[in-house]
Amino acid sequence: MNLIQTRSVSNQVDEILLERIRDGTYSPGNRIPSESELSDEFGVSRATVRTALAKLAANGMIIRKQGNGTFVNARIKDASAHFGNLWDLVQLIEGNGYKSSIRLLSIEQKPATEKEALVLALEPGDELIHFRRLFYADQRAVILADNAIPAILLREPLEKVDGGLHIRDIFKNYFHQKIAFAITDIRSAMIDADAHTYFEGEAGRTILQLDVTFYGMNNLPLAYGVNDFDDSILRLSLVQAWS
Amino acid sequence: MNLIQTRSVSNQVDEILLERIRDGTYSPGNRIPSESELSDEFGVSRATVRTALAKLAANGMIIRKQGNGTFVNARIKDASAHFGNLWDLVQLIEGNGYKSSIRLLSIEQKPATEKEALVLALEPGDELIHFRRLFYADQRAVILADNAIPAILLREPLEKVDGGLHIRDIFKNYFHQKIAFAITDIRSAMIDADAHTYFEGEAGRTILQLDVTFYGMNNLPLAYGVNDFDDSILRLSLVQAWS
DNA sequence: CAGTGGTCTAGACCACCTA
DNA sequence: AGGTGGTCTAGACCACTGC
Repeated sequence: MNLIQTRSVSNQVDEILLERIRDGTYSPGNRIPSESELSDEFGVSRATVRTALAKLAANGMIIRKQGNGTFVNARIKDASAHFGNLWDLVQLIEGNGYKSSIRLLSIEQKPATEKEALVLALEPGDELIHFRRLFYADQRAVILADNAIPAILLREPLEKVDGGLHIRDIFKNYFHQKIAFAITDIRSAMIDADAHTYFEGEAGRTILQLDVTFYGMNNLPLAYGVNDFDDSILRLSLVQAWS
Repeated sequence: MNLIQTRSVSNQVDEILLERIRDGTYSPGNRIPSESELSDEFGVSRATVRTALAKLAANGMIIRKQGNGTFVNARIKDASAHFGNLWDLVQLIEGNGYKSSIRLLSIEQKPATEKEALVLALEPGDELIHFRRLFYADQRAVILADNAIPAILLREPLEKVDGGLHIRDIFKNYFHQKIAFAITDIRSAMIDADAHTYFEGEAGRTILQLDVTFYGMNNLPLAYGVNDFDDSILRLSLVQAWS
């Protein structure tokens, strides 16, 4: 378990700029100081400032115009997520303007189904640990999440596991693994009986289903998650910066 | 109309590396040459090589391990899209292993509905040009796309417009506008009568609906598109690099 | 310990936009 | 013409990994 390491300078610059956009110091549609001015102000090189600005631009927070300047995106509030935080469900809920909370439904150990074994490169019957969680937007259930992790990867006693954590931290703390990338299938589906016991609303409606497979640094699958997403309440809207 | 400009050096490096990954020179799961070796080989600075590698890493093509090396992602073929090309429908179809083709259904001028006027910041009744197109995967219709653009933005005769182009090029060539960013809503829906006349399969099934709003450099909306997406045929699966 | 990727600097030149 | 962002260089030091 590592200590928190000091953030990089460009990350700190990024956070300061983000804060200024949020608090209105840099206001929507208006120009922010030039790269040279920012590098002077912070006492860092222009390259470092550019690293920070590139991250903000990738997330759609700012718009850069060669020969003219850098401007705050005035429409960013129309979106609930961007491509950097798509699978941070808490941020997704709060981006929709709700207060988020999580209820841990269960942590269970079960043998893998055939599909799970296929996805996770295991034999059917190998033991999996399932984290079933319910995400709320202002007291209203909106996402039903089921994440399955091979029991063989567990490095700490199952009792110690805090199911309320972000999946990244669950892996770091209890499995001593680092996630390298994730592949997600986005599908439409009819709401099933299981989700319907938790979600409000009529029975026959459609939902989004986000199937996520997490992979480690060695290209091997670490976890498989199925997320039922009530898109009648929660908008999944993404900002994409244009190349 | 600008001439094609010479690509940047880092872009050329990026393309060479991508080509080597595709043709197997750098094979899945294996290590590629270090940054210093690449900068020596191409005769460019290490920073330039890093720019190219950063793009490949963001798209999930490679995995970088500090203190160890850079490796080709062995699972990339499981995904049909990444966060850089999500709205390139042609690439999405081909990423699923199909041959893609586009049929232009109609180009029509119509007054804006109330919803369209709201999204595009117009008055209801203002004239819109609708491009209705059908995307095929191996002769099978999979995406029904309807893009609406305010007629007032058109700078060339409507007859000249080639509806088969990418939306980016339609804007550049006929509207003299540059897209700065896009906001997309992903929703589930029942297949409607209109889409069902084009898509094969049963009537009662669900589809994905991708509602895209394109914005210009001045933060004003340029176009609004509704894409009905047959996810029973076409998988929408994304690679996401982990931070 | 040697080699890798991660960060940062100081400076240069270019392409582009506005005036 | 002057200022902006876009690209590139040559060099430095650091953090991390595997041997």
